[in-house]
Amino acid sequence: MAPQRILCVAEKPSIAKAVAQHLGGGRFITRNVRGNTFVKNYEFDFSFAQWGNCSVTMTSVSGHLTSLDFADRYKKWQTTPPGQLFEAETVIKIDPERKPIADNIQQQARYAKVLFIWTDCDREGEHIGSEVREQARKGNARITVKRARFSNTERTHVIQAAQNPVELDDRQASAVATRIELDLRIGAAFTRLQTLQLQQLGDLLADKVISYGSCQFPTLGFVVERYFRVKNFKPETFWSIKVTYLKEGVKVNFSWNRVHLFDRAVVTIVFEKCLDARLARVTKVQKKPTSKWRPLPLTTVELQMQGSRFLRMDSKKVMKIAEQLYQKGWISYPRTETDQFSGDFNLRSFIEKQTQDNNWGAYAQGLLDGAFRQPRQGRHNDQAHPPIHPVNYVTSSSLPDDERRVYEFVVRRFLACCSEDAKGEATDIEIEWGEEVFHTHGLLVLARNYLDVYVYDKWESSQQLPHFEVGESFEPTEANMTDGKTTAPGYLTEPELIGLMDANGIGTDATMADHVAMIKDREYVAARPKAGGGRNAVQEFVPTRLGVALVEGYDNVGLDVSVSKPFLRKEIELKMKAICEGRKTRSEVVHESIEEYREVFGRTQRNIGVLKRSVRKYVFDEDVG
DNA sequence: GCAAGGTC
Repeated sequence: MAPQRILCVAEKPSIAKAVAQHLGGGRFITRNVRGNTFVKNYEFDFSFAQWGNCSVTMTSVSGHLTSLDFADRYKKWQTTPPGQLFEAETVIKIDPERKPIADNIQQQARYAKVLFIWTDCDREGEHIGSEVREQARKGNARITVKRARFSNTERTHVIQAAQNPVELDDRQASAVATRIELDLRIGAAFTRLQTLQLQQLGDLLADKVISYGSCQFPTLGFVVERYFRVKNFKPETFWSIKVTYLKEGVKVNFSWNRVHLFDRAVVTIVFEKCLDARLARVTKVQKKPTSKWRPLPLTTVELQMQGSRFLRMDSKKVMKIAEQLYQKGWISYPRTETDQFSGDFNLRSFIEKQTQDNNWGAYAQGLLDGAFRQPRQGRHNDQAHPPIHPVNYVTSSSLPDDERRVYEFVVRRFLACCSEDAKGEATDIEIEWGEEVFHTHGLLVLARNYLDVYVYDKWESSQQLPHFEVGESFEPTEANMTDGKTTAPGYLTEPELIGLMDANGIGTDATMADHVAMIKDREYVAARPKAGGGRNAVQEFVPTRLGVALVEGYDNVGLDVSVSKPFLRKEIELKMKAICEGRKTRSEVVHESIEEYREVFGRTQRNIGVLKRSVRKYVFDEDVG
């Protein structure tokens, strides 16, 4: 009897290849797929515990296979009232460029006994798996469907997954289907409404698409909120007390524990009491070991934040370059939420590859010679990808400048993760003077450890403090009442924005940079180098007149929750979770959410004058009273 | 001409 055929399908070509290499034991045949240059079919034999010795075809899709759109009769903006899009018929389509991939799955399924799905083990992966199943069944209605549960492509882990197939999780797949439907209906309805209405106001907007999306609007909201905080900022004067004492030739500055007060008279009285007391007394001298922690394993969000901070690249660019480095095989998959390495991850083999570098090679060798420490574990794990790390060594000179800098960051970060924390000794001295307490702090860096390779962190010894004894008294050499003003916050920088999006669940690791790019594209915000930051300043975002008008307009339309706030998105996220846990069904959630948004939409439509007035005020400079 | 999420 001929061996059984098993069809394995991964989410992307790189996973298909990695799995094929492990299961095929290095022996497999590679075949091209007609019509697509990225997807390949790998053929090999493997002995499954469940199905015996099988001939396997391992292939992949390239992300989602299908997309959701409205039926053709709703395509015309002029003839479809936007509100109709909440219930308009939708169709699931396979885009022409994905057709060859879908056909390949159908054909391969025809003679296979089992479809074994190897998409990423996250919600989207579960949905992509259901799309693959759909195609496979078109080719073979009776095919058995299984799913591999794996969270990295280490050899033993992959084999373990191959021998322990599980079921596809339909709940997760329908949570994603729900998200897709809601995003389409809500996004399209609001986009058409506001575009058609606001274009009427004048030429400035006549050709513009004024889009709405559950991620792009909250992203814009963060930028506008900060803008108003800057704009409405009123500086306040404060007063403080500074004490200095010259001892053993060192001028020691003591700061007031109350930092500063906004009442001059009170500070004056306090200060006079101190002066009356004349002598200050040392109440605490504490020396204790301190450390600066090595960084966590690298996630996408962190790469984007640190990229804009240290490498002066915007998030979109960092991701593009990381993608190129990944395609060339220099770094691991760059879209990951995971900040913990699994126990069986072979860290040393990747450190080993870096020992040949002129700049950090010696450091890497030092790790192998005993300085190595198991990386800290963060709290995130997407169950699909390991933290970003270098997988192969490439010399700096053979990379274009931008790629070189991102690669260097990934390598240094990785080596830093595998290092010992920096160690130091902190000295804290407190004095009482009159009724007030003042303090000073000293730091002596004893062992730089990870700082030697992670050049982006700064931790320096302070000036050496002289010796103090508890109980000793002295007359301050100098004491002053100082004044100052509170300063306005700056405009939102790119790392701050990415951080806010991450904290509020706006977008995913793979899409955050796209949302930021989108609000720039739509001309809702403009990016510019932060003032005073010099030639290499970090980017900051200032909303355009249109951006301000949209947010302020919606804030005044009379909605319970403004569409520029992250809450509505968070709600969708919670409902998806409820579907995954079986507490709600897809149709319940779609129904609930559509009703809720229909209400928001109706109110916006009835009060569209408020939105228009806001746009006339900001964009057209009209006096709207 | 709309979204957000995968991916090349």
